[in-house]
Amino acid sequence: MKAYKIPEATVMRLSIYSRYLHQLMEEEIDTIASGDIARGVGVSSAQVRKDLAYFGEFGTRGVGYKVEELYSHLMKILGLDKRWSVILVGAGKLGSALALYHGFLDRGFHICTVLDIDEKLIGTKLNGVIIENVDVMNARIIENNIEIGLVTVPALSAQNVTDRLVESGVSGILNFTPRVLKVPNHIILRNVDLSVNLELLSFNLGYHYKR
Amino acid sequence: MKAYKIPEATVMRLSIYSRYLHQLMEEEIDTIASGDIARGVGVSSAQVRKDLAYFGEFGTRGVGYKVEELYSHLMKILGLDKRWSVILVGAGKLGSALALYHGFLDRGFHICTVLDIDEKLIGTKLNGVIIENVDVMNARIIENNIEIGLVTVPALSAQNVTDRLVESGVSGILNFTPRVLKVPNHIILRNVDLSVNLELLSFNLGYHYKR
DNA sequence: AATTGTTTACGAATAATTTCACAAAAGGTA
DNA sequence: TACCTTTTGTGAAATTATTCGTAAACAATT
Repeated sequence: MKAYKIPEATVMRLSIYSRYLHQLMEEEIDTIASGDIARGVGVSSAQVRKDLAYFGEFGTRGVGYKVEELYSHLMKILGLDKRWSVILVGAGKLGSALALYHGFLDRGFHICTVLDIDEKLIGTKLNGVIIENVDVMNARIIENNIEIGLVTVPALSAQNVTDRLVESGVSGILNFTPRVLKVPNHIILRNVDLSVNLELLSFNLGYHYKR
Repeated sequence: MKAYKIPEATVMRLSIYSRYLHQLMEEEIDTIASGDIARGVGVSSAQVRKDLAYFGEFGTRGVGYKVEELYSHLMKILGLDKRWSVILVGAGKLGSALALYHGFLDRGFHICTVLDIDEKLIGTKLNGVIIENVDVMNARIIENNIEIGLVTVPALSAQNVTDRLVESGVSGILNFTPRVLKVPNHIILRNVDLSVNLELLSFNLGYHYKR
Protein backbone atom coordinates (compact mmCIF):
# COMPACT_ATOMS: atom_id res chain seq x y z
CA MET A 1 0.00 0.00 0.00
CA LYS A 2 1.35 3.34 -1.01
CA ALA A 3 -1.72 5.34 -1.93
CA TYR A 4 -0.69 8.46 -3.65
CA LYS A 5 -3.11 8.86 -6.44
CA ILE A 6 -6.11 6.59 -6.42
CA PRO A 7 -7.57 5.81 -9.84
CA GLU A 8 -11.08 7.06 -10.32
CA ALA A 9 -12.10 3.65 -11.60
CA THR A 10 -10.98 2.19 -8.29
CA VAL A 11 -13.14 4.58 -6.30
CA MET A 12 -16.12 3.79 -8.50
CA ARG A 13 -15.62 0.11 -7.89
CA LEU A 14 -15.29 0.62 -4.15
CA SER A 15 -18.69 2.22 -4.29
CA ILE A 16 -20.04 -0.83 -6.11
CA TYR A 17 -18.37 -3.20 -3.67
CA SER A 18 -19.86 -1.35 -0.75
CA ARG A 19 -23.34 -1.76 -2.14
CA TYR A 20 -22.76 -5.44 -2.74
CA LEU A 21 -21.46 -5.87 0.78
CA HIS A 22 -24.56 -4.17 2.10
CA GLN A 23 -26.63 -6.67 0.22
CA LEU A 24 -24.59 -9.50 1.75
CA MET A 25 -25.16 -8.07 5.19
CA GLU A 26 -28.91 -8.26 4.61
CA GLU A 27 -28.44 -11.87 3.63
CA GLU A 28 -26.55 -12.31 6.91
CA ILE A 29 -23.40 -13.53 5.26
CA ASP A 30 -20.48 -12.55 7.42
CA THR A 31 -17.37 -13.60 5.57
CA ILE A 32 -16.58 -13.34 1.89
CA ALA A 33 -13.62 -13.96 -0.42
CA SER A 34 -12.43 -11.52 -3.05
CA GLY A 35 -13.47 -14.01 -5.70
CA ASP A 36 -17.05 -13.95 -4.48
CA ILE A 37 -17.18 -10.18 -4.45
CA ALA A 38 -15.67 -10.27 -7.91
CA ARG A 39 -18.32 -12.62 -9.23
CA GLY A 40 -21.00 -10.64 -7.46
CA VAL A 41 -20.16 -7.36 -9.12
CA GLY A 42 -18.62 -8.54 -12.35
CA VAL A 43 -14.89 -7.85 -12.10
CA SER A 44 -11.83 -10.01 -11.47
CA SER A 45 -10.78 -11.08 -8.00
CA ALA A 46 -7.33 -9.56 -8.54
CA GLN A 47 -9.05 -6.30 -9.28
CA VAL A 48 -10.93 -6.41 -6.02
CA ARG A 49 -7.80 -7.10 -4.03
CA LYS A 50 -5.78 -4.48 -5.87
CA ASP A 51 -8.47 -1.87 -5.29
CA LEU A 52 -8.56 -2.63 -1.60
CA ALA A 53 -4.78 -2.68 -1.37
CA TYR A 54 -4.65 1.05 -2.04
CA PHE A 55 -6.15 1.59 1.37
CA GLY A 56 -4.76 -1.12 3.57
CA GLU A 57 -5.01 -4.78 4.43
CA PHE A 58 -8.53 -5.73 5.30
CA GLY A 59 -8.61 -9.45 4.76
CA THR A 60 -7.39 -12.64 6.35
CA ARG A 61 -5.41 -15.04 4.21
CA GLY A 62 -7.11 -18.33 3.68
CA VAL A 63 -10.38 -16.84 4.91
CA GLY A 64 -11.43 -13.70 3.15
CA TYR A 65 -12.99 -10.51 4.43
CA LYS A 66 -15.40 -9.93 7.26
CA VAL A 67 -18.35 -8.43 5.47
CA GLU A 68 -19.40 -5.86 8.05
CA GLU A 69 -15.85 -4.82 8.75
CA LEU A 70 -14.96 -4.34 5.11
CA TYR A 71 -18.22 -2.54 4.53
CA SER A 72 -17.55 -0.01 7.20
CA HIS A 73 -13.99 0.48 6.02
CA LEU A 74 -15.29 1.20 2.53
CA MET A 75 -17.96 3.58 3.74
CA LYS A 76 -15.32 5.41 5.71
CA ILE A 77 -12.96 5.57 2.74
CA LEU A 78 -15.74 6.85 0.51
CA GLY A 79 -16.63 9.50 3.04
CA LEU A 80 -20.07 7.99 3.50
CA ASP A 81 -19.76 7.54 7.24
CA LYS A 82 -21.13 11.03 7.64
CA ARG A 83 -24.17 12.88 6.42
CA TRP A 84 -23.59 15.36 3.65
CA SER A 85 -25.75 18.44 3.33
CA VAL A 86 -26.53 19.18 -0.27
CA ILE A 87 -28.05 22.14 -2.04
CA LEU A 88 -29.93 21.70 -5.29
CA VAL A 89 -30.09 24.66 -7.62
CA GLY A 90 -32.66 24.35 -10.37
CA ALA A 91 -35.96 22.64 -9.64
CA GLY A 92 -36.94 21.91 -13.22
CA LYS A 93 -37.54 18.47 -14.67
CA LEU A 94 -34.14 17.07 -13.90
CA GLY A 95 -33.72 18.87 -10.59
CA SER A 96 -37.03 17.72 -9.19
CA ALA A 97 -36.35 14.23 -10.45
CA LEU A 98 -33.14 14.16 -8.46
CA ALA A 99 -34.80 15.64 -5.41
CA LEU A 100 -37.45 12.94 -5.47
CA TYR A 101 -34.96 10.14 -5.99
CA HIS A 102 -34.30 8.32 -2.74
CA GLY A 103 -30.97 6.82 -3.70
CA PHE A 104 -29.04 9.86 -2.57
CA LEU A 105 -30.47 10.03 0.91
CA ASP A 106 -29.88 6.30 1.28
CA ARG A 107 -26.19 6.95 0.85
CA GLY A 108 -26.09 9.91 3.18
CA PHE A 109 -26.66 12.82 0.84
CA HIS A 110 -29.39 15.01 2.24
CA ILE A 111 -30.80 17.62 -0.10
CA CYS A 112 -31.73 20.19 2.50
CA THR A 113 -32.14 23.23 0.29
CA VAL A 114 -33.73 23.60 -3.14
CA LEU A 115 -33.53 26.85 -5.06
CA ASP A 116 -34.95 28.20 -8.31
CA ILE A 117 -35.82 31.53 -9.87
CA ASP A 118 -39.22 30.53 -11.20
CA GLU A 119 -41.88 32.31 -9.14
CA LYS A 120 -44.33 29.53 -9.94
CA LEU A 121 -42.08 26.97 -8.28
CA ILE A 122 -40.93 29.05 -5.33
CA GLY A 123 -42.99 28.24 -2.27
CA THR A 124 -44.02 24.80 -3.49
CA LYS A 125 -42.58 21.70 -1.88
CA LEU A 126 -40.32 19.10 -3.37
CA ASN A 127 -39.91 15.94 -1.36
CA GLY A 128 -40.71 17.92 1.79
CA VAL A 129 -38.35 20.78 1.09
CA ILE A 130 -39.72 24.22 0.20
CA ILE A 131 -38.31 25.65 -3.01
CA GLU A 132 -36.83 29.06 -2.34
CA ASN A 133 -35.45 31.93 -4.36
CA VAL A 134 -31.79 31.68 -5.29
CA ASP A 135 -31.20 34.86 -3.31
CA VAL A 136 -31.11 32.88 -0.09
CA MET A 137 -28.29 30.68 -1.36
CA ASN A 138 -25.54 32.17 0.71
CA ALA A 139 -27.58 32.19 3.90
CA ARG A 140 -28.76 28.58 3.52
CA ILE A 141 -25.31 27.26 2.68
CA ILE A 142 -23.89 28.81 5.80
CA GLU A 143 -26.70 27.93 8.20
CA ASN A 144 -26.96 24.34 6.97
CA ASN A 145 -23.25 23.76 6.61
CA ILE A 146 -23.74 22.74 3.01
CA GLU A 147 -20.67 21.36 1.29
CA ILE A 148 -22.05 20.04 -1.97
CA GLY A 149 -24.04 21.76 -4.70
CA LEU A 150 -26.00 20.14 -7.49
CA VAL A 151 -26.37 22.32 -10.56
CA THR A 152 -29.47 21.48 -12.59
CA VAL A 153 -30.24 24.87 -14.09
CA PRO A 154 -30.42 25.65 -17.82
CA ALA A 155 -27.00 25.62 -19.47
CA LEU A 156 -26.83 29.39 -19.81
CA SER A 157 -27.14 30.05 -16.07
CA ALA A 158 -24.81 27.23 -15.07
CA GLN A 159 -21.60 29.23 -14.74
CA ASN A 160 -23.33 32.02 -12.87
CA VAL A 161 -24.91 29.65 -10.38
CA THR A 162 -21.60 27.86 -9.99
CA ASP A 163 -19.78 31.09 -9.20
CA ARG A 164 -22.33 31.91 -6.55
CA LEU A 165 -22.06 28.44 -5.02
CA VAL A 166 -18.30 28.80 -4.85
CA GLU A 167 -18.50 32.26 -3.29
CA SER A 168 -20.96 30.94 -0.75
CA GLY A 169 -18.47 28.31 0.29
CA VAL A 170 -19.42 24.89 -1.07
CA SER A 171 -16.44 22.58 -1.63
CA GLY A 172 -17.86 20.25 -4.24
CA ILE A 173 -20.12 20.71 -7.22
CA LEU A 174 -21.91 18.15 -9.32
CA ASN A 175 -22.71 19.65 -12.70
CA PHE A 176 -25.65 18.14 -14.56
CA THR A 177 -25.57 20.69 -17.37
CA PRO A 178 -23.77 20.07 -20.63
CA ARG A 179 -21.41 22.98 -20.03
CA VAL A 180 -17.79 23.05 -19.02
CA LEU A 181 -17.65 25.02 -15.79
CA LYS A 182 -14.75 27.00 -14.43
CA VAL A 183 -14.06 26.66 -10.72
CA PRO A 184 -11.06 27.53 -8.53
CA ASN A 185 -8.57 24.75 -7.88
CA HIS A 186 -9.70 24.00 -4.36
CA ILE A 187 -13.22 23.17 -5.52
CA ILE A 188 -13.98 19.61 -6.60
CA LEU A 189 -16.08 19.56 -9.72
CA ARG A 190 -17.66 16.57 -11.38
CA ASN A 191 -19.74 16.51 -14.50
CA VAL A 192 -22.62 14.12 -14.89
CA ASP A 193 -24.25 13.33 -18.13
CA LEU A 194 -27.38 11.29 -17.75
CA SER A 195 -27.83 10.42 -21.37
CA VAL A 196 -24.22 9.45 -22.00
CA ASN A 197 -25.01 5.94 -20.81
CA LEU A 198 -27.86 5.62 -23.23
CA GLU A 199 -25.59 6.91 -25.96
CA LEU A 200 -22.92 4.38 -25.10
CA LEU A 201 -25.62 1.74 -25.42
CA SER A 202 -26.72 3.21 -28.71
CA PHE A 203 -23.15 3.15 -29.96
CA ASN A 204 -22.70 -0.47 -28.96
CA LEU A 205 -25.97 -1.45 -30.57
CA GLY A 206 -25.27 0.33 -33.77
CA TYR A 207 -21.59 0.49 -34.46
CA HIS A 208 -20.41 -2.64 -36.16
CA TYR A 209 -16.99 -1.42 -37.02
CA LYS A 210 -16.63 -0.81 -40.67
CA ARG A 211 -13.14 -1.86 -41.77
CA MET B 1 -7.30 4.39 -38.52
CA LYS B 2 -7.67 0.76 -37.58
CA ALA B 3 -10.65 0.71 -35.27
CA TYR B 4 -11.04 -2.69 -33.81
CA LYS B 5 -11.91 -2.07 -30.25
CA ILE B 6 -12.94 1.44 -29.39
CA PRO B 7 -12.25 2.46 -25.80
CA GLU B 8 -15.36 3.27 -23.85
CA ALA B 9 -13.78 6.51 -22.71
CA THR B 10 -13.44 7.51 -26.32
CA VAL B 11 -17.13 6.95 -27.00
CA MET B 12 -18.03 8.96 -23.93
CA ARG B 13 -15.90 11.83 -25.14
CA LEU B 14 -17.42 11.68 -28.62
CA SER B 15 -20.74 12.19 -26.94
CA ILE B 16 -19.35 15.23 -25.13
CA TYR B 17 -17.80 16.60 -28.30
CA SER B 18 -21.07 16.24 -30.15
CA ARG B 19 -22.85 18.31 -27.55
CA TYR B 20 -20.18 20.97 -27.69
CA LEU B 21 -20.38 21.07 -31.48
CA HIS B 22 -24.11 21.51 -31.23
CA GLN B 23 -23.54 24.48 -28.99
CA LEU B 24 -21.10 25.89 -31.57
CA MET B 25 -23.66 25.45 -34.31
CA GLU B 26 -26.09 27.57 -32.32
CA GLU B 27 -23.38 30.19 -32.07
CA GLU B 28 -23.05 29.93 -35.86
CA ILE B 29 -19.38 29.01 -35.74
CA ASP B 30 -18.63 26.88 -38.75
CA THR B 31 -15.02 25.83 -38.41
CA ILE B 32 -13.10 24.72 -35.33
CA ALA B 33 -9.67 23.33 -34.49
CA SER B 34 -9.07 20.32 -32.26
CA GLY B 35 -7.45 22.63 -29.74
CA ASP B 36 -10.61 24.69 -29.44
CA ILE B 37 -12.76 21.63 -28.93
CA ALA B 38 -10.24 20.46 -26.39
CA ARG B 39 -10.41 23.70 -24.43
CA GLY B 40 -14.17 23.73 -24.75
CA VAL B 41 -14.69 20.36 -23.16
CA GLY B 42 -11.61 20.09 -20.98
CA VAL B 43 -9.34 17.51 -22.59
CA SER B 44 -6.13 17.71 -24.63
CA SER B 45 -6.13 18.43 -28.34
CA ALA B 46 -4.20 15.24 -29.04
CA GLN B 47 -6.95 13.38 -27.27
CA VAL B 48 -9.58 14.90 -29.50
CA ARG B 49 -7.68 13.98 -32.63
CA LYS B 50 -6.90 10.46 -31.41
CA ASP B 51 -10.53 9.89 -30.58
CA LEU B 52 -11.66 11.02 -34.00
CA ALA B 53 -8.91 9.03 -35.70
CA TYR B 54 -10.60 5.78 -34.67
CA PHE B 55 -13.36 6.57 -37.11
CA GLY B 56 -11.73 8.34 -40.01
CA GLU B 57 -10.25 11.62 -41.13
CA PHE B 58 -12.69 14.41 -40.67
CA GLY B 59 -10.51 17.50 -40.62
CA THR B 60 -8.49 19.68 -42.96
CA ARG B 61 -4.86 20.25 -42.06
CA GLY B 62 -4.09 23.84 -41.31
CA VAL B 63 -7.78 24.59 -40.97
CA GLY B 64 -9.62 22.36 -38.56
CA TYR B 65 -13.02 20.73 -38.72
CA LYS B 66 -16.24 21.91 -40.29
CA VAL B 67 -18.54 22.06 -37.29
CA GLU B 68 -21.75 20.81 -38.91
CA GLU B 69 -19.98 18.10 -40.81
CA LEU B 70 -18.14 16.76 -37.79
CA TYR B 71 -21.30 16.97 -35.75
CA SER B 72 -23.26 14.83 -38.13
CA HIS B 73 -20.41 12.34 -38.37
CA LEU B 74 -20.38 12.02 -34.60
CA MET B 75 -24.13 11.65 -34.36
CA LYS B 76 -23.95 8.92 -36.97
CA ILE B 77 -21.11 7.15 -35.17
CA LEU B 78 -22.98 7.32 -31.87
CA GLY B 79 -26.09 5.93 -33.51
CA LEU B 80 -28.00 9.10 -32.75
CA ASP B 81 -29.02 9.77 -36.34
CA LYS B 82 -32.08 7.66 -35.72
CA ARG B 83 -34.85 7.63 -33.16
CA TRP B 84 -34.68 4.91 -30.55
CA SER B 85 -37.82 3.49 -29.00
CA VAL B 86 -37.36 2.84 -25.33
CA ILE B 87 -39.41 0.99 -22.75
CA LEU B 88 -39.25 1.95 -19.10
CA VAL B 89 -40.04 -0.72 -16.56
CA GLY B 90 -40.67 0.59 -13.07
CA ALA B 91 -42.47 3.90 -12.63
CA GLY B 92 -41.36 4.58 -9.08
CA LYS B 93 -39.33 7.57 -7.95
CA LEU B 94 -36.36 6.97 -10.18
CA GLY B 95 -38.36 5.69 -13.12
CA SER B 96 -40.71 8.63 -13.21
CA ALA B 97 -37.80 10.98 -12.77
CA LEU B 98 -36.21 9.54 -15.89
CA ALA B 99 -39.48 9.61 -17.79
CA LEU B 100 -39.93 13.29 -17.00
CA TYR B 101 -36.37 14.19 -17.90
CA HIS B 102 -36.22 15.76 -21.35
CA GLY B 103 -32.57 15.09 -22.02
CA PHE B 104 -33.24 11.64 -23.43
CA LEU B 105 -35.78 12.73 -26.01
CA ASP B 106 -33.46 15.55 -27.04
CA ARG B 107 -30.91 12.94 -28.04
CA GLY B 108 -33.37 10.72 -29.84
CA PHE B 109 -34.43 8.34 -27.11
CA HIS B 110 -38.20 8.17 -26.99
CA ILE B 111 -39.73 6.48 -23.99
CA CYS B 112 -42.87 5.19 -25.64
CA THR B 113 -43.93 2.60 -23.09
CA VAL B 114 -43.93 2.72 -19.30
CA LEU B 115 -44.79 -0.33 -17.22
CA ASP B 116 -45.27 -1.09 -13.55
CA ILE B 117 -47.12 -3.57 -11.36
CA ASP B 118 -48.52 -1.08 -8.90
CA GLU B 119 -52.30 -0.83 -9.47
CA LYS B 120 -52.24 2.70 -8.10
CA LEU B 121 -49.86 3.81 -10.84
CA ILE B 122 -51.33 1.85 -13.74
CA GLY B 123 -53.64 4.03 -15.78
CA THR B 124 -52.02 7.29 -14.69
CA LYS B 125 -49.91 9.26 -17.12
CA LEU B 126 -46.22 9.99 -17.00
CA ASN B 127 -45.00 12.64 -19.39
CA GLY B 128 -47.92 11.85 -21.67
CA VAL B 129 -47.48 8.10 -21.63
CA ILE B 130 -49.99 5.88 -19.84
CA ILE B 131 -48.46 3.53 -17.31
CA GLU B 132 -49.51 -0.03 -18.10
CA ASN B 133 -49.26 -3.41 -16.46
CA VAL B 134 -46.05 -5.32 -17.11
CA ASP B 135 -48.16 -8.02 -18.75
CA VAL B 136 -48.28 -6.01 -21.96
CA MET B 137 -44.48 -5.87 -22.20
CA ASN B 138 -44.10 -8.36 -25.00
CA ALA B 139 -46.89 -6.85 -27.09
CA ARG B 140 -45.63 -3.28 -26.71
CA ILE B 141 -42.04 -4.15 -27.50
CA ILE B 142 -43.08 -5.81 -30.71
CA GLU B 143 -45.63 -3.27 -31.87
CA ASN B 144 -43.38 -0.29 -31.09
CA ASN B 145 -40.19 -1.88 -32.33
CA ILE B 146 -38.57 -1.22 -29.00
CA GLU B 147 -34.87 -1.97 -28.82
CA ILE B 148 -33.85 -0.52 -25.49
CA GLY B 149 -35.16 -1.22 -22.01
CA LEU B 150 -34.61 0.83 -18.87
CA VAL B 151 -34.85 -1.17 -15.67
CA THR B 152 -35.86 0.95 -12.69
CA VAL B 153 -37.68 -1.62 -10.60
CA PRO B 154 -36.75 -2.65 -7.06
CA ALA B 155 -33.56 -4.70 -6.93
CA LEU B 156 -35.36 -7.96 -6.23
CA SER B 157 -37.42 -7.85 -9.41
CA ALA B 158 -34.58 -6.66 -11.60
CA GLN B 159 -33.44 -10.03 -12.95
CA ASN B 160 -36.97 -11.15 -13.60
CA VAL B 161 -37.84 -8.01 -15.52
CA THR B 162 -34.58 -8.29 -17.42
CA ASP B 163 -35.31 -11.85 -18.46
CA ARG B 164 -38.71 -10.81 -19.76
CA LEU B 165 -37.22 -7.88 -21.67
CA VAL B 166 -34.70 -10.20 -23.29
CA GLU B 167 -37.36 -12.75 -24.18
CA SER B 168 -39.47 -10.00 -25.69
CA GLY B 169 -36.62 -9.04 -27.96
CA VAL B 170 -34.91 -5.87 -26.76
CA SER B 171 -31.24 -5.64 -27.72
CA GLY B 172 -29.97 -3.25 -25.09
CA ILE B 173 -30.69 -2.80 -21.41
CA LEU B 174 -29.79 0.03 -19.09
CA ASN B 175 -29.86 -1.21 -15.52
CA PHE B 176 -30.43 1.39 -12.84
CA THR B 177 -30.65 -1.11 -10.00
CA PRO B 178 -27.68 -2.00 -7.83
CA ARG B 179 -27.77 -5.61 -8.98
CA VAL B 180 -25.55 -7.50 -11.35
CA LEU B 181 -27.82 -8.81 -14.08
CA LYS B 182 -27.28 -11.85 -16.26
CA VAL B 183 -28.07 -11.48 -19.94
CA PRO B 184 -27.21 -13.55 -23.00
CA ASN B 185 -24.12 -12.52 -24.94
CA HIS B 186 -25.95 -10.82 -27.77
CA ILE B 187 -27.63 -8.38 -25.41
CA ILE B 188 -25.82 -5.15 -24.58
CA LEU B 189 -26.10 -4.35 -20.89
CA ARG B 190 -24.97 -1.22 -19.13
CA ASN B 191 -25.23 -0.44 -15.48
CA VAL B 192 -25.89 3.06 -14.25
CA ASP B 193 -25.39 4.22 -10.77
CA LEU B 194 -26.77 7.66 -10.10
CA SER B 195 -25.17 8.19 -6.76
CA VAL B 196 -21.73 6.96 -7.74
CA ASN B 197 -20.87 10.46 -8.92
CA LEU B 198 -21.86 11.96 -5.62
CA GLU B 199 -19.79 9.32 -3.89
CA LEU B 200 -16.80 10.10 -6.05
CA LEU B 201 -17.23 13.70 -5.02
CA SER B 202 -17.53 12.67 -1.40
CA PHE B 203 -14.35 10.63 -1.69
CA ASN B 204 -12.45 13.51 -3.23
CA LEU B 205 -13.70 15.90 -0.59
CA GLY B 206 -12.88 13.64 2.28
CA TYR B 207 -9.97 11.42 1.51
CA HIS B 208 -6.72 13.13 2.28
CA TYR B 209 -4.57 10.10 1.94
CA LYS B 210 -3.34 8.93 5.30
CA ARG B 211 0.26 7.67 5.10
C1' DA C 1 2.63 -30.71 15.37
C1' DA C 2 2.54 -31.59 10.75
C1' DT C 3 -0.20 -31.47 6.50
C1' DT C 4 -3.55 -29.72 3.30
C1' DG C 5 -6.39 -26.49 1.06
C1' DT C 6 -7.64 -21.67 0.73
C1' DT C 7 -7.07 -16.99 0.03
C1' DT C 8 -4.77 -12.61 0.64
C1' DA C 9 -1.15 -9.28 -0.60
C1' DC C 10 1.92 -7.75 -3.70
C1' DG C 11 5.69 -7.35 -7.14
C1' DA C 12 6.24 -8.24 -11.88
C1' DA C 13 4.38 -8.66 -16.45
C1' DT C 14 1.06 -7.27 -19.67
C1' DA C 15 -2.31 -4.46 -21.71
C1' DA C 16 -4.63 -0.25 -22.53
C1' DT C 17 -4.76 4.63 -22.86
C1' DT C 18 -2.88 9.10 -23.22
C1' DT C 19 0.57 12.30 -24.46
C1' DC C 20 4.31 13.69 -27.33
C1' DA C 21 6.37 15.23 -31.35
C1' DC C 22 6.66 15.83 -36.04
C1' DA C 23 5.92 15.00 -41.08
C1' DA C 24 2.43 16.05 -44.31
C1' DA C 25 -1.24 18.77 -46.10
C1' DA C 26 -3.81 22.88 -46.79
C1' DG C 27 -4.49 27.88 -47.25
C1' DG C 28 -2.75 32.37 -47.58
C1' DT C 29 0.61 35.71 -49.33
C1' DA C 30 3.98 37.83 -52.05
C1' DT D 1 5.86 29.52 -57.88
C1' DA D 2 8.00 29.53 -53.50
C1' DC D 3 7.44 30.33 -48.78
C1' DC D 4 5.20 30.73 -44.37
C1' DT D 5 1.72 29.53 -40.95
C1' DT D 6 -1.45 26.57 -39.19
C1' DT D 7 -3.36 22.31 -37.84
C1' DT D 8 -4.27 17.57 -38.81
C1' DG D 9 -3.11 12.62 -38.49
C1' DT D 10 -0.29 9.30 -36.56
C1' DG D 11 3.69 6.40 -35.13
C1' DA D 12 6.48 6.23 -30.87
C1' DA D 13 7.07 7.08 -26.06
C1' DA D 14 5.23 7.64 -21.63
C1' DT D 15 1.96 6.78 -18.43
C1' DT D 16 -1.73 4.36 -16.20
C1' DA D 17 -4.54 0.37 -15.25
C1' DT D 18 -5.24 -4.51 -15.12
C1' DT D 19 -3.96 -9.21 -14.84
C1' DC D 20 -0.77 -12.79 -13.55
C1' DG D 21 1.82 -15.63 -10.56
C1' DT D 22 3.37 -16.78 -6.17
C1' DA D 23 5.02 -16.45 -1.30
C1' DA D 24 3.04 -15.94 3.04
C1' DA D 25 -0.66 -16.48 6.26
C1' DC D 26 -4.38 -18.78 8.29
C1' DA D 27 -7.90 -22.48 9.48
C1' DA D 28 -9.16 -27.01 9.55
C1' DT D 29 -8.03 -31.76 9.92
C1' DT D 30 -5.56 -35.63 11.29
